[in-house]
Amino acid sequence: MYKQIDTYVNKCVSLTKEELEYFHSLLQYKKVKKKSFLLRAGEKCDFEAYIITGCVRVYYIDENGFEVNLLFAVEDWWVSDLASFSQQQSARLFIETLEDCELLFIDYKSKEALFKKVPKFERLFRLMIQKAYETMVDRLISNISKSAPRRYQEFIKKYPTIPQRVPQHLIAAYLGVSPEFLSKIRTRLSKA
Amino acid sequence: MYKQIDTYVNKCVSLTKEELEYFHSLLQYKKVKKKSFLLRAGEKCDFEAYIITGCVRVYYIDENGFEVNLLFAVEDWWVSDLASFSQQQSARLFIETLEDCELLFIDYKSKEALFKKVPKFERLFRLMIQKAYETMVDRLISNISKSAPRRYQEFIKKYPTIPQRVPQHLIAAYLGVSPEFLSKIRTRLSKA
DNA sequence: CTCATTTCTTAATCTGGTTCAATGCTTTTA
DNA sequence: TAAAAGCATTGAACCAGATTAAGAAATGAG
Repeated sequence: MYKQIDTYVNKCVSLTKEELEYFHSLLQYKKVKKKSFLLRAGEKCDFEAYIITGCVRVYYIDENGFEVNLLFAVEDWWVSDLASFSQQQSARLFIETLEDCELLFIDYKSKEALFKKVPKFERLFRLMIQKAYETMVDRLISNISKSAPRRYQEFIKKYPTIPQRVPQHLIAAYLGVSPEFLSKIRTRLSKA
Repeated sequence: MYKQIDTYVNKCVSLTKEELEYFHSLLQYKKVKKKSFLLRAGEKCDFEAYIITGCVRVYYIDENGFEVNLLFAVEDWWVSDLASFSQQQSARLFIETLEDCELLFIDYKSKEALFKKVPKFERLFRLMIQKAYETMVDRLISNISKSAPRRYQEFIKKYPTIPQRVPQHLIAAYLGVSPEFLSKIRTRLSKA
């Protein structure tokens, strides 16, 4: 059950058996059915969740009622509304399972306790968020300076497994185009 | 000279006099003239720089040769190409002063030494990047789901001092619109 | 197996924003 | 203090992508 997350953690920091066991003791295991919400905007987000199996999307509903997908997360990723989690304020994001999932949750208090007891985890989470930040920068650049067909091609190159697991209109809502246009892009590309 | 950065640091973590002095010993003070490059794409970025006074822009040149501004940084901000800095690889970003600046630099080795000797700084930098991440998420959402006039209005609301310090076409390249269109937006808004 | 729902496609029309080109206005620089 | 360079504005033509509408295909629940 913890084998996968241990491998993940081990890539960044090296831990003793005791530290690892303490870490495990703070995690809560849950199975969650497809199409469930881990979080809705307005609630307080008191978790970061590590995905053992399954697929999840994190999205935002804009002022016109459109969904914007921020992230498709699969095995070995973390999901949360970090702004809500870390400042203990109400969430702006929705987190919804797209498949049946197995997850490990850690709550705010436990995370702080973990940092206090094993400061190496502070480093782990710093590196995690640093990577997320860089991904976000790439995506902003991509959105500002590349055409939709380009963005789609880069998406399937970067996340080749996602299109098989996630409906196309959700990918459109990730790329920031209408589902109709994504459909056009695909037929265009398949002809060329 | 260190008063400002100490105030900054103190907002997140509390340090003893010795820790603070050690921190200072790792910083390098520099004055830099307007229109200088702190970093060019292709170089290795071996610094994070804290701005005491002045204004800096961080930008990217896309495949069509267009500049995309990622950040205008002023007093009390940090700038770096984090991907380059933390993975010691060559930079994709340019960092250019827009005004004469006073800066404090820290290099990679010093930062790692600092983390080792005073782990509290790991927390500080985690919180810093977490904030930068959230800002980036906001900007992506904004870019995907809001019109250019909207984005401009939010920009001047969020950074009211920037338009007085930075030429308009650079703001256009931050918002992701052409300078001509930003000009049109402005005349439209001033009439309404 | 069947009806309902969700998903995907195609086509016509419309619009926000780009591109190109011309003009006047400020800053630099020599 | 002039000449040059950079900056902002305006208008016309154009295009990427949105919107609307309708039907086809796939998936799922009873």
